[in-house]
Amino acid sequence: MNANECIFFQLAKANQRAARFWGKQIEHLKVTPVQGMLLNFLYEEDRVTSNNLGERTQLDSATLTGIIDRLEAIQLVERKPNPLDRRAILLCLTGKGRALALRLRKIMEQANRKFLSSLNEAEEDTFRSLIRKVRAV
Amino acid sequence: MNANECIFFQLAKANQRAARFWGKQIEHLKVTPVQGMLLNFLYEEDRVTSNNLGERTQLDSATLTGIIDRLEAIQLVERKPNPLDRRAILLCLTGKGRALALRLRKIMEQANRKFLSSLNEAEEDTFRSLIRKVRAV
DNA sequence: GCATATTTACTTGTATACAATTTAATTTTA
DNA sequence: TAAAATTAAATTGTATACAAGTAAATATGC
Repeated sequence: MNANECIFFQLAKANQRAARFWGKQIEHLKVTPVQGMLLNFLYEEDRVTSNNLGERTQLDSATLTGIIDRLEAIQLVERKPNPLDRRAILLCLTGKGRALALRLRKIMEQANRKFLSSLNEAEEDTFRSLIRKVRAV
Repeated sequence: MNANECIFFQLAKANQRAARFWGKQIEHLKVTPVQGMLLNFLYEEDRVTSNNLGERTQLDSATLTGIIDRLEAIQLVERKPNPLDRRAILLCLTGKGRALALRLRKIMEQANRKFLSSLNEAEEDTFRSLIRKVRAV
């Protein structure tokens, strides 16, 4: 088996292309691909703990801390204290963050279509279904 | 569209699982997933320039420099001068590096099967073919 | 031949990823 | 209720990734 055919290599490179593509679609909004994705998750539900967001995005706490730091620095996200548990924090979108997240959601939908434009509808369904299957432990 | 259904997110997480899986299969050999993949490429052809290896592995020169530095530090790879062009280097597996690469190739084959064991043969073919399609610009 | 352009690898700075540890706060248990 | 265990988030150190820029060597055009 050639390294080139290795599924780990293929998935790494498919993801490389996907991340670059998504990044290009949103670079004018001055956020990175991961930041853009995370803002989308926060748009669906914010005022959540770092743990909660980490589970939903499957980012570990070290990675998440850094991403939130940077989003906080550009005033898209705020860390607020949780009055019920002083260990925990509440991650909140700022007004600016929420407005940006809304734009990101619209771009995301188009970007998904464009990125998969070489697949027909049936192929896209199959692809998504196979990815789900492979992702499930 | 939920962030969860976004193809960029799905591919990032599929790759995350793949890299972790591959990493577990080779961690006893004390190389990282990327290092293990790169050694496989060098096994197929070494005495090549950084450019050549970068094209084959689709790693940019900054990333590659770091990876080679670390593989050189543990004596799996050597940088040799190219007598025909003093700008260029020749990346070579050491004896130890070649022996390790051979073990990696065997593990790679099993690991591919295990990782895709939830797919039947037809599904695997389809999956590989769709990834190729999506990777092709 | 020599000035200019190009090429090769490397460097720098920033952003994910992740294992392992740390700190502070809360919960459990004896 | 005080000690021990657990939990939440952050920190540290290492390893990819990538854009932008640098230095040295080679190639090109005149």
